[in-house]
Amino acid sequence: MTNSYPADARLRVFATAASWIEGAAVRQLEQTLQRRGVVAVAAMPDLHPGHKGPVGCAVLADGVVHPDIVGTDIGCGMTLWRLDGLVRRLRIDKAVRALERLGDTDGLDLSEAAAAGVSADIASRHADALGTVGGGNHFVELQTVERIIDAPSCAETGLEVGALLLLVHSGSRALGPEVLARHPHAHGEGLRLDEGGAAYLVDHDAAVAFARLNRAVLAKRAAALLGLDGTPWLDVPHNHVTTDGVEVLHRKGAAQADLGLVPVPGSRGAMTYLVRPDPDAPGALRSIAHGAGRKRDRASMQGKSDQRDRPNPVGNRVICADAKLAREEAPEAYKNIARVVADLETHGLARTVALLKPVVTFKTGRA
DNA sequence: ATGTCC
Repeated sequence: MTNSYPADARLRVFATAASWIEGAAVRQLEQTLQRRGVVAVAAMPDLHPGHKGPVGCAVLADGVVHPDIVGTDIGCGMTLWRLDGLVRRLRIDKAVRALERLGDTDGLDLSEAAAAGVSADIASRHADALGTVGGGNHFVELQTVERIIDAPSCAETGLEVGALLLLVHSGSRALGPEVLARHPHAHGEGLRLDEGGAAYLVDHDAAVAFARLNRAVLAKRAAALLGLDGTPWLDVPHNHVTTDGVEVLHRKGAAQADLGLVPVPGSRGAMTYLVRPDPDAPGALRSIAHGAGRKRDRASMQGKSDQRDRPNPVGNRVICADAKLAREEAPEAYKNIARVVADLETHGLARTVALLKPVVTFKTGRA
Protein backbone atom coordinates (compact mmCIF):
# COMPACT_ATOMS: atom_id res chain seq x y z
CA MET A 1 0.00 0.00 0.00
CA THR A 2 1.38 3.39 -0.95
CA ASN A 3 1.03 6.64 0.92
CA SER A 4 -0.71 9.54 -0.69
CA TYR A 5 1.50 12.59 -0.40
CA PRO A 6 0.36 16.21 -0.40
CA ALA A 7 -0.19 17.41 -3.97
CA ASP A 8 2.30 20.24 -3.90
CA ALA A 9 4.86 21.13 -6.55
CA ARG A 10 7.27 22.14 -3.77
CA LEU A 11 7.45 18.60 -2.36
CA ARG A 12 9.66 15.71 -3.47
CA VAL A 13 9.49 12.36 -1.66
CA PHE A 14 12.49 10.13 -2.40
CA ALA A 15 10.92 6.87 -1.27
CA THR A 16 9.41 3.93 -3.11
CA ALA A 17 6.42 2.01 -1.75
CA ALA A 18 8.90 -0.45 -0.26
CA SER A 19 9.94 2.13 2.36
CA TRP A 20 6.79 2.37 4.40
CA ILE A 21 6.15 5.88 5.71
CA GLU A 22 3.77 6.51 8.59
CA GLY A 23 0.65 8.54 7.84
CA ALA A 24 1.49 10.84 10.75
CA ALA A 25 4.78 11.76 9.06
CA VAL A 26 2.98 12.54 5.80
CA ARG A 27 0.54 14.81 7.66
CA GLN A 28 3.51 16.56 9.27
CA LEU A 29 4.97 17.09 5.79
CA GLU A 30 1.74 18.84 4.85
CA GLN A 31 2.07 21.14 7.88
CA THR A 32 5.70 21.84 7.03
CA LEU A 33 4.62 23.03 3.57
CA GLN A 34 2.31 25.55 5.30
CA ARG A 35 5.12 27.19 7.23
CA ARG A 36 6.03 30.75 6.31
CA GLY A 37 8.49 31.12 3.45
CA VAL A 38 8.85 27.43 2.58
CA VAL A 39 9.74 27.03 -1.10
CA ALA A 40 10.79 23.36 -1.26
CA VAL A 41 10.77 20.19 0.84
CA ALA A 42 12.77 17.00 0.18
CA ALA A 43 11.59 13.95 2.13
CA MET A 44 13.92 10.97 2.51
CA PRO A 45 12.99 7.26 2.72
CA ASP A 46 13.75 7.23 6.48
CA LEU A 47 11.01 9.82 7.11
CA HIS A 48 9.14 9.32 10.39
CA PRO A 49 7.07 11.49 12.74
CA GLY A 50 8.85 13.90 15.06
CA HIS A 51 7.90 16.42 17.73
CA LYS A 52 7.27 19.59 15.65
CA GLY A 53 7.63 18.07 12.21
CA PRO A 54 8.87 15.01 10.37
CA VAL A 55 12.36 13.63 10.88
CA GLY A 56 14.17 12.79 7.64
CA CYS A 57 13.71 15.86 5.47
CA ALA A 58 15.29 19.05 4.18
CA VAL A 59 13.26 22.26 4.10
CA LEU A 60 14.21 25.28 2.01
CA ALA A 61 12.70 28.62 3.04
CA ASP A 62 13.01 32.10 1.60
CA GLY A 63 14.29 34.65 4.14
CA VAL A 64 12.81 32.81 7.13
CA VAL A 65 14.45 30.45 9.61
CA HIS A 66 12.35 27.97 11.58
CA PRO A 67 14.23 27.01 14.77
CA ASP A 68 11.64 24.36 15.64
CA ILE A 69 12.30 22.47 12.42
CA VAL A 70 15.85 21.79 13.61
CA GLY A 71 14.61 21.36 17.18
CA THR A 72 16.76 20.89 20.25
CA ASP A 73 19.66 18.80 19.05
CA ILE A 74 21.29 21.51 16.95
CA GLY A 75 24.36 20.21 15.11
CA CYS A 76 23.70 16.52 15.62
CA GLY A 77 25.51 14.36 13.10
CA MET A 78 27.90 11.54 12.30
CA THR A 79 31.68 11.45 12.63
CA LEU A 80 33.73 8.62 11.12
CA TRP A 81 37.34 8.06 12.18
CA ARG A 82 39.79 5.55 10.81
CA LEU A 83 41.73 3.40 13.25
CA ASP A 84 45.12 1.86 12.58
CA GLY A 85 43.96 -1.64 13.46
CA LEU A 86 42.48 -4.75 11.85
CA VAL A 87 39.44 -6.62 13.12
CA ARG A 88 41.22 -10.00 12.95
CA ARG A 89 43.76 -8.76 15.49
CA LEU A 90 41.14 -7.22 17.78
CA ARG A 91 40.43 -8.85 21.15
CA ILE A 92 36.69 -8.26 21.39
CA ASP A 93 36.37 -8.73 25.16
CA LYS A 94 39.19 -6.29 25.73
CA ALA A 95 37.61 -3.78 23.33
CA VAL A 96 34.28 -4.06 25.17
CA ARG A 97 35.95 -3.46 28.53
CA ALA A 98 37.79 -0.46 27.08
CA LEU A 99 34.71 1.14 25.53
CA GLU A 100 32.66 0.61 28.70
CA ARG A 101 34.80 3.41 30.13
CA LEU A 102 33.36 5.87 27.59
CA GLY A 103 30.73 6.48 30.27
CA ASP A 104 33.42 8.02 32.51
CA THR A 105 33.83 11.72 31.92
CA ASP A 106 36.76 12.60 34.14
CA GLY A 107 39.66 14.68 32.98
CA LEU A 108 38.36 16.05 29.69
CA ASP A 109 40.80 18.12 27.68
CA LEU A 110 39.31 21.46 26.65
CA SER A 111 42.43 22.69 24.88
CA GLU A 112 40.99 22.05 21.42
CA ALA A 113 37.84 24.12 21.94
CA ALA A 114 39.17 27.42 20.58
CA ALA A 115 40.66 25.79 17.48
CA ALA A 116 37.31 24.12 16.81
CA GLY A 117 35.52 27.47 16.84
CA VAL A 118 33.93 26.99 20.26
CA SER A 119 33.99 30.07 22.50
CA ALA A 120 35.60 30.00 25.95
CA ASP A 121 32.17 30.83 27.42
CA ILE A 122 30.49 27.77 25.89
CA ALA A 123 33.49 25.52 26.51
CA SER A 124 33.53 26.42 30.21
CA ARG A 125 29.77 26.33 30.79
CA HIS A 126 29.40 23.00 28.94
CA ALA A 127 32.73 21.44 29.87
CA ASP A 128 31.04 18.49 31.56
CA ALA A 129 29.04 17.71 28.42
CA LEU A 130 32.03 17.62 26.10
CA GLY A 131 32.92 14.06 25.21
CA THR A 132 29.58 12.60 26.33
CA VAL A 133 27.34 10.54 24.05
CA GLY A 134 23.91 11.55 25.37
CA GLY A 135 20.75 9.48 25.00
CA GLY A 136 18.15 8.57 22.41
CA ASN A 137 19.64 7.28 19.18
CA HIS A 138 23.15 8.53 19.94
CA PHE A 139 26.02 6.04 20.05
CA VAL A 140 29.71 5.38 19.57
CA GLU A 141 30.44 2.30 17.48
CA LEU A 142 33.58 0.35 16.67
CA GLN A 143 33.10 -0.95 13.13
CA THR A 144 34.96 -2.91 10.48
CA VAL A 145 34.83 -2.75 6.71
CA GLU A 146 32.71 -5.79 5.82
CA ARG A 147 32.38 -5.43 2.08
CA ILE A 148 33.70 -3.18 -0.66
CA ILE A 149 31.04 -2.22 -3.19
CA ASP A 150 32.71 0.62 -5.11
CA ALA A 151 36.30 -0.67 -5.52
CA PRO A 152 37.78 2.44 -7.19
CA SER A 153 36.45 4.73 -4.44
CA CYS A 154 37.80 2.43 -1.73
CA ALA A 155 41.17 2.09 -3.45
CA GLU A 156 41.34 5.87 -3.71
CA THR A 157 40.80 6.26 0.02
CA GLY A 158 42.82 3.17 0.99
CA LEU A 159 39.79 1.54 2.58
CA GLU A 160 40.20 -2.24 2.86
CA VAL A 161 38.10 -5.12 4.15
CA GLY A 162 38.87 -5.77 7.82
CA ALA A 163 39.99 -2.22 8.61
CA LEU A 164 38.65 -0.73 11.86
CA LEU A 165 36.63 2.47 12.07
CA LEU A 166 34.86 4.50 14.74
CA LEU A 167 31.42 5.94 14.04
CA VAL A 168 30.15 8.59 16.46
CA HIS A 169 26.55 9.83 16.45
CA SER A 170 26.03 12.67 18.89
CA GLY A 171 25.14 16.34 19.10
CA SER A 172 25.36 19.53 21.11
CA ARG A 173 23.97 17.99 24.32
CA ALA A 174 22.48 20.67 26.62
CA LEU A 175 23.65 23.58 24.46
CA GLY A 176 21.11 22.95 21.68
CA PRO A 177 18.03 23.20 23.93
CA GLU A 178 19.57 26.31 25.52
CA VAL A 179 19.93 28.00 22.10
CA LEU A 180 16.40 27.05 21.04
CA ALA A 181 14.94 28.51 24.26
CA ARG A 182 16.93 31.72 23.83
CA HIS A 183 15.17 32.49 20.51
CA PRO A 184 11.38 32.50 20.96
CA HIS A 185 9.47 31.97 17.73
CA ALA A 186 5.89 31.27 16.78
CA HIS A 187 5.31 27.80 15.43
CA GLY A 188 4.91 27.98 11.67
CA GLU A 189 5.90 31.64 11.51
CA GLY A 190 9.59 31.18 12.29
CA LEU A 191 11.97 34.13 12.39
CA ARG A 192 12.70 36.33 9.40
CA LEU A 193 16.43 36.70 8.89
CA ASP A 194 16.06 40.46 9.45
CA GLU A 195 13.95 40.12 12.61
CA GLY A 196 15.81 37.72 14.85
CA GLY A 197 16.62 34.91 12.46
CA ALA A 198 20.18 36.10 11.97
CA ALA A 199 20.73 36.25 15.75
CA TYR A 200 19.42 32.69 16.08
CA LEU A 201 21.85 31.55 13.40
CA VAL A 202 24.83 32.98 15.30
CA ASP A 203 23.94 30.91 18.38
CA HIS A 204 22.96 27.96 16.15
CA ASP A 205 26.36 28.00 14.44
CA ALA A 206 28.07 27.91 17.86
CA ALA A 207 26.03 24.83 18.77
CA VAL A 208 26.95 23.18 15.46
CA ALA A 209 30.64 23.77 16.21
CA PHE A 210 30.21 22.44 19.75
CA ALA A 211 28.46 19.30 18.48
CA ARG A 212 31.24 18.66 15.97
CA LEU A 213 33.87 19.11 18.69
CA ASN A 214 31.90 16.80 21.00
CA ARG A 215 32.01 14.05 18.35
CA ALA A 216 35.74 14.58 17.81
CA VAL A 217 36.41 14.39 21.55
CA LEU A 218 34.33 11.19 21.75
CA ALA A 219 36.20 9.59 18.85
CA LYS A 220 39.55 10.60 20.29
CA ARG A 221 38.65 9.18 23.71
CA ALA A 222 37.36 5.95 22.17
CA ALA A 223 40.53 5.49 20.10
CA ALA A 224 42.68 6.14 23.18
CA LEU A 225 40.68 3.65 25.28
CA LEU A 226 41.14 1.04 22.53
CA GLY A 227 44.86 1.80 22.40
CA LEU A 228 44.74 2.51 18.65
CA ASP A 229 45.82 5.54 16.67
CA GLY A 230 42.82 7.28 15.15
CA THR A 231 42.54 9.69 12.24
CA PRO A 232 39.55 11.96 11.67
CA TRP A 233 37.94 11.22 8.30
CA LEU A 234 34.32 12.35 7.86
CA ASP A 235 32.02 14.65 9.81
CA VAL A 236 28.49 15.09 8.46
CA PRO A 237 25.75 17.00 10.32
CA HIS A 238 22.11 16.07 9.78
CA ASN A 239 20.32 18.50 12.11
CA HIS A 240 21.16 22.10 11.27
CA VAL A 241 20.62 25.16 9.06
CA THR A 242 22.80 26.50 6.27
CA THR A 243 22.11 29.76 4.48
CA ASP A 244 23.48 32.02 1.77
CA GLY A 245 21.82 34.98 3.46
CA VAL A 246 18.57 34.70 1.50
CA GLU A 247 17.68 31.03 1.11
CA VAL A 248 17.57 29.12 4.38
CA LEU A 249 18.13 25.36 4.14
CA HIS A 250 17.00 23.36 7.19
CA ARG A 251 17.97 19.73 7.64
CA LYS A 252 16.01 17.64 10.16
CA GLY A 253 17.44 14.14 10.21
CA ALA A 254 18.80 14.57 6.69
CA ALA A 255 22.53 14.31 6.07
CA GLN A 256 24.39 17.06 4.26
CA ALA A 257 25.20 15.68 0.81
CA ASP A 258 27.89 18.09 -0.39
CA LEU A 259 30.71 17.19 2.00
CA GLY A 260 31.83 13.94 0.35
CA LEU A 261 31.14 10.42 1.62
CA VAL A 262 28.38 9.89 4.19
CA PRO A 263 27.97 7.05 6.71
CA VAL A 264 24.29 6.01 6.81
CA PRO A 265 23.82 3.72 9.82
CA GLY A 266 21.06 1.18 10.25
CA SER A 267 20.00 0.15 13.72
CA ARG A 268 22.46 -1.07 16.35
CA GLY A 269 21.95 -4.56 14.86
CA ALA A 270 22.45 -3.69 11.20
CA MET A 271 25.13 -2.54 8.79
CA THR A 272 26.17 1.04 8.19
CA TYR A 273 26.17 1.98 4.51
CA LEU A 274 29.03 4.23 3.50
CA VAL A 275 27.66 6.10 0.47
CA ARG A 276 28.74 8.69 -2.05
CA PRO A 277 25.93 11.24 -2.43
CA ASP A 278 25.21 13.20 -5.60
CA PRO A 279 25.09 16.75 -4.18
CA ASP A 280 23.32 17.98 -7.31
CA ALA A 281 20.53 15.40 -7.43
CA PRO A 282 17.47 17.41 -8.57
CA GLY A 283 15.05 18.29 -5.79
CA ALA A 284 17.05 16.63 -3.02
CA LEU A 285 18.23 19.96 -1.53
CA ARG A 286 21.83 18.71 -1.19
CA SER A 287 20.66 16.11 1.32
CA ILE A 288 20.28 12.35 1.76
CA ALA A 289 18.80 10.02 4.39
CA HIS A 290 20.61 10.06 7.74
CA GLY A 291 19.88 6.48 8.81
CA ALA A 292 17.26 3.76 8.81
CA GLY A 293 14.60 5.87 10.51
CA ARG A 294 12.26 4.62 13.21
CA LYS A 295 9.32 2.45 12.27
CA ARG A 296 8.00 2.18 15.84
CA ASP A 297 7.89 4.97 18.39
CA ARG A 298 9.76 4.69 21.67
CA ALA A 299 6.69 4.14 23.88
CA SER A 300 5.48 1.19 21.82
CA MET A 301 8.78 -0.63 22.38
CA GLN A 302 8.29 -0.80 26.16
CA GLY A 303 7.09 -4.17 27.40
CA LYS A 304 9.08 -5.95 24.70
CA SER A 305 12.42 -7.67 25.06
CA ASP A 306 15.36 -5.29 25.18
CA GLN A 307 17.13 -7.70 22.79
CA ARG A 308 20.52 -6.92 24.28
CA ASP A 309 21.44 -10.60 24.34
CA ARG A 310 19.50 -11.69 21.27
CA PRO A 311 21.82 -12.77 18.46
CA ASN A 312 21.45 -10.53 15.44
CA PRO A 313 22.79 -10.99 11.92
CA VAL A 314 25.63 -8.59 12.67
CA GLY A 315 26.75 -10.15 15.96
CA ASN A 316 28.05 -6.98 17.58
CA ARG A 317 28.39 -6.50 21.32
CA VAL A 318 26.18 -3.78 22.81
CA ILE A 319 27.10 -1.74 25.88
CA CYS A 320 23.89 -0.32 27.32
CA ALA A 321 23.24 -0.35 31.05
CA ASP A 322 19.81 1.22 30.58
CA ALA A 323 17.18 -1.45 29.81
CA LYS A 324 14.53 1.12 28.86
CA LEU A 325 16.84 2.73 26.33
CA ALA A 326 17.85 -0.71 25.03
CA ARG A 327 14.19 -1.52 24.33
CA GLU A 328 13.61 1.82 22.59
CA GLU A 329 16.66 1.29 20.43
CA ALA A 330 16.09 -2.38 19.63
CA PRO A 331 16.82 -3.23 15.98
CA GLU A 332 13.15 -4.03 15.33
CA ALA A 333 12.24 -0.40 16.14
CA TYR A 334 14.03 0.65 12.95
CA LYS A 335 13.37 0.35 9.23
CA ASN A 336 15.48 -1.87 6.99
CA ILE A 337 18.58 0.17 6.12
CA ALA A 338 19.19 -1.82 2.92
CA ARG A 339 15.76 -0.74 1.69
CA VAL A 340 16.33 2.89 2.63
CA VAL A 341 19.66 2.98 0.77
CA ALA A 342 18.11 1.15 -2.20
CA ASP A 343 15.58 3.99 -2.41
CA LEU A 344 18.40 6.55 -2.37
CA GLU A 345 20.10 4.66 -5.23
CA THR A 346 16.86 4.29 -7.20
CA HIS A 347 16.36 8.04 -7.08
CA GLY A 348 19.97 8.83 -7.95
CA LEU A 349 20.72 10.44 -4.59
CA ALA A 350 23.67 8.22 -3.60
CA ARG A 351 25.76 5.16 -4.53
CA THR A 352 26.99 2.63 -1.98
CA VAL A 353 30.77 2.61 -1.51
CA ALA A 354 31.17 0.03 1.28
CA LEU A 355 29.31 -1.83 4.01
CA LEU A 356 30.55 -1.26 7.56
CA LYS A 357 29.77 -3.84 10.24
CA PRO A 358 29.29 -2.92 13.92
CA VAL A 359 31.68 -4.75 16.25
CA VAL A 360 31.06 -2.99 19.59
CA THR A 361 28.25 -0.48 20.13
CA PHE A 362 28.38 1.90 23.10
CA LYS A 363 25.03 3.42 24.07
CA THR A 364 25.35 4.30 27.74
CA GLY A 365 27.30 3.10 30.72
CA ARG A 366 24.68 4.16 33.24
CA ALA A 367 21.03 3.31 33.86
C1' DA B 1 16.81 15.44 21.76
C1' DT B 2 17.48 17.55 27.15
C1' DG B 3 22.75 17.95 33.84
C1' DT B 4 15.38 14.43 30.63
C1' DC B 5 10.63 14.95 36.70
C1' DC B 6 13.98 17.01 42.40
